[in-house]
Amino acid sequence: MARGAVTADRVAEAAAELADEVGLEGMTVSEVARRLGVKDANLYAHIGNAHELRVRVAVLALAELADRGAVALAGRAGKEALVAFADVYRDYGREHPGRYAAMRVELDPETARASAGRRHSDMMRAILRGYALEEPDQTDAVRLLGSVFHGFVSLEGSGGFRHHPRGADESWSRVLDTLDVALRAWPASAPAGAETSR
Amino acid sequence: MARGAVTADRVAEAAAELADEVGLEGMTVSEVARRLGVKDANLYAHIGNAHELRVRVAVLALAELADRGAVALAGRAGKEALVAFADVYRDYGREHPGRYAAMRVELDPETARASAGRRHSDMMRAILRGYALEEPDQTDAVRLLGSVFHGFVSLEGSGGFRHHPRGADESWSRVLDTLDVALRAWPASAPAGAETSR
DNA sequence: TAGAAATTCCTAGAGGCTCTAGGAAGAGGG
DNA sequence: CCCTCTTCCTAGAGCCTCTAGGAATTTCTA
Repeated sequence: MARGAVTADRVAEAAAELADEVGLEGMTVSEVARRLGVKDANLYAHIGNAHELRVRVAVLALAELADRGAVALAGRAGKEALVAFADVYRDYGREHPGRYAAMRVELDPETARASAGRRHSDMMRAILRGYALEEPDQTDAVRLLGSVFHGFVSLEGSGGFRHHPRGADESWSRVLDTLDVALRAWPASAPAGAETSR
Repeated sequence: MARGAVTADRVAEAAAELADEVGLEGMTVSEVARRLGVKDANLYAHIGNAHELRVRVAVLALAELADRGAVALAGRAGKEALVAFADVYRDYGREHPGRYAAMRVELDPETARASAGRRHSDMMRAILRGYALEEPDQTDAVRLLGSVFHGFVSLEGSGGFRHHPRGADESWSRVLDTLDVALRAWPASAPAGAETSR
């Protein structure tokens, strides 16, 4: 039981591992306590409550993923950077489904600011330096990247691509190709005089 | 208490409403029973278990969304169809966050086949008739559409766009513009002799 | 070095959720 | 009128969350 074995960080780490094994739904404070060889009541001294534990896993995952992204981006530019970064996202989602799911819990502004969320968008902006985009198009493009990455990983993870023989790897590759040409051919701000949609 | 007031469909409907109000996490069998004025034990005679209730909500949502999509697509083609359909997705996600989240639960193949999931991909393929795409590009494009729609709605829903002043509506509009040009300029199958990524 | 303070861990227990088992009470058919 | 089916109930076990209060151990401090 080793007194002092339980810290907030260690709890979050154990929770993240558990979440990856059994899914974010199955990640309970009780089970984390069990794995740490400690009574569940004790964990509430380190983490506020069950939701806060999920938030901690989210923060942890955000940071891990940002670290991997930074490595992938180092020394790369243009499409190469885009693909490397995208692959990091997808690989992380498949390797760590629980952590990945946790990243989608809503963070309060305070926590969000302290998290690695900003690093994520900064890295996407860095990728976009390979494509000539001014604000606000750059922000829109960041959101497009985020949507495609997250959407694909999420759909793939929930089995959405299993109903068709086409391999997910191939689709992913083509999606990134398309994203590359789309960013290069980013449409002009006010197309043809009128609102485009809505 | 009106004997016979509880059927599997009515339970799913009440569950969907509850999920929209309190989130999919907060949607419990107990609370649904409470709202139907019935003891929770009773509901287990209609639905197998809590997970099955979520599945029922997912199936319900898939069907509702497919219906709306069909309406949006009627009489439209090309980019107009793309935008109308995409808006249906986003609006549904904002109107019915609980139902929308439920759609991402993993369905067993049996349930998936019986669900409206197929209608969704068929409709996306219909949209793609406005763009010249053969298989397997068409499948890849369907997955791109799904990823962008779901990714954007999901990120917006979890507050991912609130850290920047740029309005989500504007970004959405530009994202769809970009998607339109991307589909039009869909890159050739084997670009420049070698593998593109991975 | 002994006492005080802080920290870590515990037991106990309330209250909620899931789900099973078994029983009562209407509703329709013979 | 009785039989059966269905709907609904109570009881209760097991797990989870979270609070309260107490014991043990480490660390500060005089």
